[in-house]
Amino acid sequence: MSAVASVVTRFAPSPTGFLHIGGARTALFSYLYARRHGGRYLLRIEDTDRERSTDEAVRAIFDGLDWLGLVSDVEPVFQTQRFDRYREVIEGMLEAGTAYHCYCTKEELDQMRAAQMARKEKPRYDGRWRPEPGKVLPERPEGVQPVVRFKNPLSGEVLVDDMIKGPISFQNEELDDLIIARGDGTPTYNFCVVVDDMDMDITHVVRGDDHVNNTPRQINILKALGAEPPAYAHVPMILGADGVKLSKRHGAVGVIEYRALGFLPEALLNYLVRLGWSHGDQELFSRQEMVELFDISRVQKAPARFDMEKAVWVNHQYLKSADPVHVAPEFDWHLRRVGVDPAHGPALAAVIEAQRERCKTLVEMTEKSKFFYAELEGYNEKDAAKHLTAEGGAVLDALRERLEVLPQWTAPALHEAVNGFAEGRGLGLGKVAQPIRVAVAGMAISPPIDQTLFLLGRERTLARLAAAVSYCRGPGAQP
RNA sequence: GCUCCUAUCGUCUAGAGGCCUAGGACGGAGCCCUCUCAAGGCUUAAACCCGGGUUCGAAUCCCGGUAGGAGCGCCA
Repeated sequence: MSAVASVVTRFAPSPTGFLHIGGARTALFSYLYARRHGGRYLLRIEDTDRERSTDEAVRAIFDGLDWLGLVSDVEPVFQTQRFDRYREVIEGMLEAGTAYHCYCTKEELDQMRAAQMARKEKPRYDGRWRPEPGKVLPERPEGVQPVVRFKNPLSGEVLVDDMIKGPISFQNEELDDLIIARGDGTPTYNFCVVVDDMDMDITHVVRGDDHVNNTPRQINILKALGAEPPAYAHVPMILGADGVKLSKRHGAVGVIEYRALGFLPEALLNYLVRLGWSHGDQELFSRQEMVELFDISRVQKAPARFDMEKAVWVNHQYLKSADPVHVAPEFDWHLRRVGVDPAHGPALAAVIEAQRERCKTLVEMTEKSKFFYAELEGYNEKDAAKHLTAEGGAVLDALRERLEVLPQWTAPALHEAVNGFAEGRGLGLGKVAQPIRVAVAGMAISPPIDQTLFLLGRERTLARLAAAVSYCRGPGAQP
């Protein structure tokens, strides 16, 4: 094998909720970086907080990742299954003197913090239990389960050469001795991350930039463990349209919600990859192109706002160019979601092809295509008032007779019939097509009329025309 | 408060000292096309946070301000 260490990245969510849109982008960047360099992309579930972690959240995260196609190259790692390993490392550090017991109570620490804040200092542990040569430690209090703290270097600096942000330096004096094991012996986040990244041979850590301040601490622990720190890439977060941190009140923040909103997974990925990253003027990238062109050093340093309008535009581009057969299962999912069974009616791919230029999302497509598969729930009021008039009824009646005897139910034949009919009556096509639309689709919006009727089929078309004719004659008719 | 980070049209971005009269995309406005809705075509408005340097020359480099963000837990 080559002596050059191959790239290994990881995405490490904590299962306290669904997969966030920002998390999805981090996962995508992590995945792309690995693929771009022929490396591996791994998944790690950071569930050490048993209070807040749930199986449901784990499932939600897997669902989101599955939908986006960002699945781990190997079996995901769960931190809760590695407690023995963490304990072992902590024991080792205690023995080596790179960690020590601290008997401060939570109350004591709270007081310490409060006093420091009052003095306008950065709150931090004062090192009262930190062993030093010649130093006399306080007397061990009764009944206090000690925590384990990492013995952070007191001086010098830690330089993080971030792949996105560039060099960032931290003074060790600013860092305090963080807790790596709680009173009950369970390890804490910053410690688990370090041990896992080390054990998993992670070469490149791609994560949200809310972690930059954790990085020097992690590097120090890694060094204390004799491990080579990985390279870091801190990706800025995604903001809501108002420039404020994305939250529920901005609408959809969970990846899976975008499925319900009618997005195609590859479209969402495309939008996400362009959010904070670019390759010249190119807007659309296939998965293959993303992998080939993605350059993490070109990721923007500043946070970006999520723009639903543009995301929808990207989705529309995908809807328009994707293979309809590939889109069909998602479309099926949406139709069933609103209680429409697409089994009886035109092929989904054919409807997708007919509708896609007028539908930016699958939700929109579903709304505008239900009439192909389900009975009309009534006419759109405005459209009916405008087109299903007495006059419109007469047109529909005559047309229905003509279509009834049409020998071949094909789009060209229908085109011929409808156009010929309009011409014969000296009417503009609009005068004929619009009433037909409302009659068969329930609204004045549909694909070109010949395609619409062809897809709908002879039986349904004739029945709906007949129903519309009687509607026009009924009490709802206009004079 | 302290530490760290950031700053180009409304939004996403191009821009590596002269190619910038600052380009593209979304969104906006207008026109064309049209059986509806769209799609498409064309046109158009719209930005270098501020102030100092460095330089013949700065959106680009440096410093300072301002504004925004993140972190400062026995949370992750």
